[in-house]
Amino acid sequence: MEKADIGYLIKQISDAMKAHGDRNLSEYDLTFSQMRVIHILGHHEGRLPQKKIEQILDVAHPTVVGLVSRLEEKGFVSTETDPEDRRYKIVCMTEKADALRQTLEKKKSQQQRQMLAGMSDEEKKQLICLLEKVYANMEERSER
Amino acid sequence: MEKADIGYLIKQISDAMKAHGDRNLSEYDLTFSQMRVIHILGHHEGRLPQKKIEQILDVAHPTVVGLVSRLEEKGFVSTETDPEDRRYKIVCMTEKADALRQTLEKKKSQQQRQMLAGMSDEEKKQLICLLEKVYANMEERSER
DNA sequence: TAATAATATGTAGCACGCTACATGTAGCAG
DNA sequence: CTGCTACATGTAGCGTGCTACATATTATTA
Repeated sequence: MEKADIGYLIKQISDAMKAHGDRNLSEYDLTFSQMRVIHILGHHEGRLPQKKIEQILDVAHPTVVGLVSRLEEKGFVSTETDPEDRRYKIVCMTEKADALRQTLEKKKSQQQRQMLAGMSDEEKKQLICLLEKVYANMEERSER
Repeated sequence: MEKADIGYLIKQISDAMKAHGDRNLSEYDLTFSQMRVIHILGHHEGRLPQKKIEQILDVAHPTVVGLVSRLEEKGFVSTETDPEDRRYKIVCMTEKADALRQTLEKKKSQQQRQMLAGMSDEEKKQLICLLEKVYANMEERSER
């Protein structure tokens, strides 16, 4: 084993989380990232312009194009053009996605629980605090 | 901003790290992941069977096939068949890669330093410890 | 109003993860 | 030796991230 490198450690956790999530969601024909879109929509009355999703996910816009297309193909989402400003594409949760909301929330908190198993509340707080510092440090010289 | 979700936080740090690394290494025609292969080779006398790289990186074997192919195309690495066991493909650092070793190490520690800026040694230790716990928790039910 | 700039989305093409399947080599049982 | 198993590697194809470029719509400005 190489010496503990925080960067690779974080990457490995991130990869494992995605794998874990994908496996966990495969029975619903969803992926970890697609689930996140559904989750966000669920917290915004089920509709958001694609641009807003992009900002909340903090990913580049072509990534969102792909996520939304796949969700739409599978019927989890429908889209319409904003009549007020025809540049905006409004993404709307369908019944099919709405019906899964509770299940997905449960899966999500379940994964969170497993990830943090065996930690005191104090440690969890510490971890979040430290990760936020790291995130702030990474963002500094990035300015997308 | 949504409530702090450790999972997404980790993912965002991981993505930012990759982006940061890729940008930082683009002048050498290398990526974050490719650099990691060079780094590992550098710590093993410059030659390792592909299988070993796969285990150290902890990724699936087709991922390594891709990384090594691209490194070979760019001349950072050469490959030969192990005469003892013709199943093994030995990956060897070239002069070109060896010449970059010090520079890459510097870049690496520089990124590490930026990521952990403003933290006490105590906090760094805490962070590593907590992340290792999380990693162990994720690995539990995975068993690749 | 006509030209320009800004904004949201789309497309092309790449890197790098993955799974599933295919191939080549080695080792072992009969 | 033959056939089976194990193991390392390769290929195909997909999801999700990215950049760079293209298009459509709106806003601004000359």
